[in-house]
Amino acid sequence: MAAGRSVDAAARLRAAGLRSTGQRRAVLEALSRLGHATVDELAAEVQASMPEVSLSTVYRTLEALDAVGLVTHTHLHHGAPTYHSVDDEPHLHLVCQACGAVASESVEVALDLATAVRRASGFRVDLTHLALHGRCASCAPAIPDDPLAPPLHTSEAPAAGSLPAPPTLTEA
Amino acid sequence: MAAGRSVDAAARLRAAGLRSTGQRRAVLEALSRLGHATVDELAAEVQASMPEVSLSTVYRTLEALDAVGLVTHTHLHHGAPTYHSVDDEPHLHLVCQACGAVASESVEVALDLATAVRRASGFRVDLTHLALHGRCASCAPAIPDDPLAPPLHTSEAPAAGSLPAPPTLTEA
DNA sequence: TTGGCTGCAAAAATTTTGCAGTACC
DNA sequence: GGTACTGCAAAATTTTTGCAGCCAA
Repeated sequence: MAAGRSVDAAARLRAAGLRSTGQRRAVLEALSRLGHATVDELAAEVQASMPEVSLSTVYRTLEALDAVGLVTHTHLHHGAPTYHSVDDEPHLHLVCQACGAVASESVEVALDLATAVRRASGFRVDLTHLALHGRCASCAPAIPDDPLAPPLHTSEAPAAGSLPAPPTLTEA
Repeated sequence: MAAGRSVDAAARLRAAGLRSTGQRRAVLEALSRLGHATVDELAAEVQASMPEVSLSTVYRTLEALDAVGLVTHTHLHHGAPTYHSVDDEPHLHLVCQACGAVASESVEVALDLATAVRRASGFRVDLTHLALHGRCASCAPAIPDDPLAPPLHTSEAPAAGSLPAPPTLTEA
């Protein structure tokens, strides 16, 4: 499923003075199999076939792979960053703030934005894994489509007392 | 400084069955004074004048204010979400992955993107506090401006050994 | 060989919760 | 007066580190 535009991981690692180890390859494969995943998910996937791989190794591996550019990460949900395989088709994420669903969208839709920002301030946007927050079609109430419209969650405030934590589905 | 388009916080809270307390007002004021801040920064700012306000209160307050739409949050850096006052001029953030600097940009530059996404999938983007990651002008090396170009941090991999954690300036 | 990498376990940092008292409506 | 909110302290999580042995190159 994920054999997009392969990159020679080993070579890239070596070029940076790092090494290509079994664990690193395992993490890379797990990620490309999963498409995108959090540290936990990734650790679980790797440990399915290599139980001794420790969580700290996954953390350190991801950090290294990220530094070398073999993976990227975005912040889809609160605390935990979500990692992506560079080997994967570049895409951006649409994160629904209401139901938590994560959908993908072609990066092309944001090409103009990148250009505009570049022109306006010289900043170069990394679109490969941009995350857009908002409301998915099914959660969007019949409100005008003004993207600047204040908080989308205004009228359905919590009943009272404990504030309901928004559901947290993470499947794409 | 930050008396943009005011919102009646008390009213909005009450409308949701919540209450307007001194602590909540303090958090709101601190946030509007700071523009945007993490939980820690906010707690510090609040505690400067109200030392007894506990960190857990800040967490719970932010959660409540967010649910009611009086504040929003984005994920500028790794773990900690950054909160924003709705009272503030809407803007998006340009986060440099190299030096960590955070700059602001007018939301207008992304209006078309919102429309395109809306059209493509029915998803309504909340642009008010979008975060774009990439390279600021001073950190962008002389590379072609292809926003799809693989990882921007490819050739300057860590010397070896411990991977240098990117600096973490958070001033806008 | 050499020095980067890994596993294990402990330490640190970050968030969340339980409760009894307090304050807002 | 009823009930949401707060502070404090403890509990639960999530990440980071120290080290001795292991393994790519």
